[in-house]
Amino acid sequence: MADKKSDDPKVNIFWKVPMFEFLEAEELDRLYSLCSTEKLAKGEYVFLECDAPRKLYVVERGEVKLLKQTEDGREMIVEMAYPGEIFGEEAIFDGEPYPMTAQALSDVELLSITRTDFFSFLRDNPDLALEIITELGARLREAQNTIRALAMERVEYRIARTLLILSRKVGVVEVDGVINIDLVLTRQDIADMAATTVETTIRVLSNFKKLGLVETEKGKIIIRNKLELENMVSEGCTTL
Amino acid sequence: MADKKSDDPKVNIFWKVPMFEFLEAEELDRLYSLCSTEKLAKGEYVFLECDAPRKLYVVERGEVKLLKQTEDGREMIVEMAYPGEIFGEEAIFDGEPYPMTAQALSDVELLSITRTDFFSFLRDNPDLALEIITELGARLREAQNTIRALAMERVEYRIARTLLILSRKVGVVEVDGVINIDLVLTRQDIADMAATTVETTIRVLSNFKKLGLVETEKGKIIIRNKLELENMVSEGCTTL
DNA sequence: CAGAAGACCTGATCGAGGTCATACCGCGAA
DNA sequence: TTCGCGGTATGACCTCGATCAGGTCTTCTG
Repeated sequence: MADKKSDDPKVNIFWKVPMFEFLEAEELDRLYSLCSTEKLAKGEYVFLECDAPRKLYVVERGEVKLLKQTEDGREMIVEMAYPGEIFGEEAIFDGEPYPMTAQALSDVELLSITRTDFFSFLRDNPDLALEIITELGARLREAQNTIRALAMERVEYRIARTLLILSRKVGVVEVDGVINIDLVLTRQDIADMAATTVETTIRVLSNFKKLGLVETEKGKIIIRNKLELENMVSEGCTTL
Repeated sequence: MADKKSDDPKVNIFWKVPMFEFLEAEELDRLYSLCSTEKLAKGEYVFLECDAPRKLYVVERGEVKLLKQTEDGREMIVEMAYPGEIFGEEAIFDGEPYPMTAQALSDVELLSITRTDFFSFLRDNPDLALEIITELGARLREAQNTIRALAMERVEYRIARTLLILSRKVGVVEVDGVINIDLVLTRQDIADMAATTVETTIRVLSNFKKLGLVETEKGKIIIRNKLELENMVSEGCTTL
């Protein structure tokens, strides 16, 4: 694959996007030329729910949380986006307003591409379209798993599931098999992901700690016993 | 559009599939030639959760419910598919096992196409791929709305939302503005869609009846005051 | 027609988890 | 060094909706 490497080092972020993996260097270059770079500080908003669809984003550095809110201020994190992941695609693909708010969880660098540019690129790269269909199928599947979890599983299960999703996405496996979630998350963030409250999250997490399933250290969470957590969730046939 | 009409009357079902709307007659014919027809009686299963992905389905007649189950037998209807709608696409598009079970809610006729046939057709019709991306974006959006509803809204809201989704999908508007949900659904079905129990559904529905929002007649539900129901749900910016 | 099975309905009870109040700790700013 | 603030922690209480335990009404079948 080294032969595909672009001259421009900034294009390299695209390598981490599974969706773009198979594109040739010249295609990546062209795609990159259509993009602009955006830097946001922690807490800033990329877009708000109901905004008109403008751009598709790729996370280059940092983390972005995608959330929905109620009038009374409660929020729920629908998804998290990490380097190499895209977000804002629902709005770009179907042309309706963004279905949720995107907020920088840390200082972030983003690549963005407009709807029209992306679609014209897509027309020239039909294989990319198939790739996107696969990706969207996978996201739909995960969303449906979330629906099932919310509808039928108890909080501990949902929190266990949240931890496992985090470990899969940003987990660093240490020598002794434990998984380090390399990200400073508050209990509130985890609560918002698992659709519960801080208090409950704290209680469940300290319970998990007592059972030796997890550990916390300086705000970071360490998963000690992934297998046991997985037993709790057992998402139908999928491995999660 | 009449010029596109195929000689084969059976192809006509494809007209009702938004995704296929813009295909030319010869393309529709070719697509139809790749399909086989399946008839199932009420209650039969099209596929089960965890089955290997075989086919993509289009509903020709009848209704299909897509559900997820727990070990203890409770089920949750993730989606309903009506004539002109496709289902089973997550598995076909990403190649993983079906994420849920599909069961005929009435006697049904289905058109089915294998994964390989569909993908080869897709390669020859790149515009269809864009269409599918749009559709998947919309589904993802709806799934996320469901997630929000489950995470943050009370049962009445979820039931109201369920009624509105049904009215949008299978509702027949009568002269006096009331909407007839032209489908025999049990309270259990509605409960499974709103992720609650029969008892609660019954209580909420009789409450809605008292408030003059809905009416029931021979198992069918009539929506008397759509506006008031919509006020309850107010799904962010979307019209639902 | 009797009887059974399934859908619909209602009241009583219970429990998971949300809410509220309070307290502690670490840290940066004044 | 003290103040304030944000995150963490824990106990007391309460509410929503699930669960259980009865009904009735309708439809289907022998």
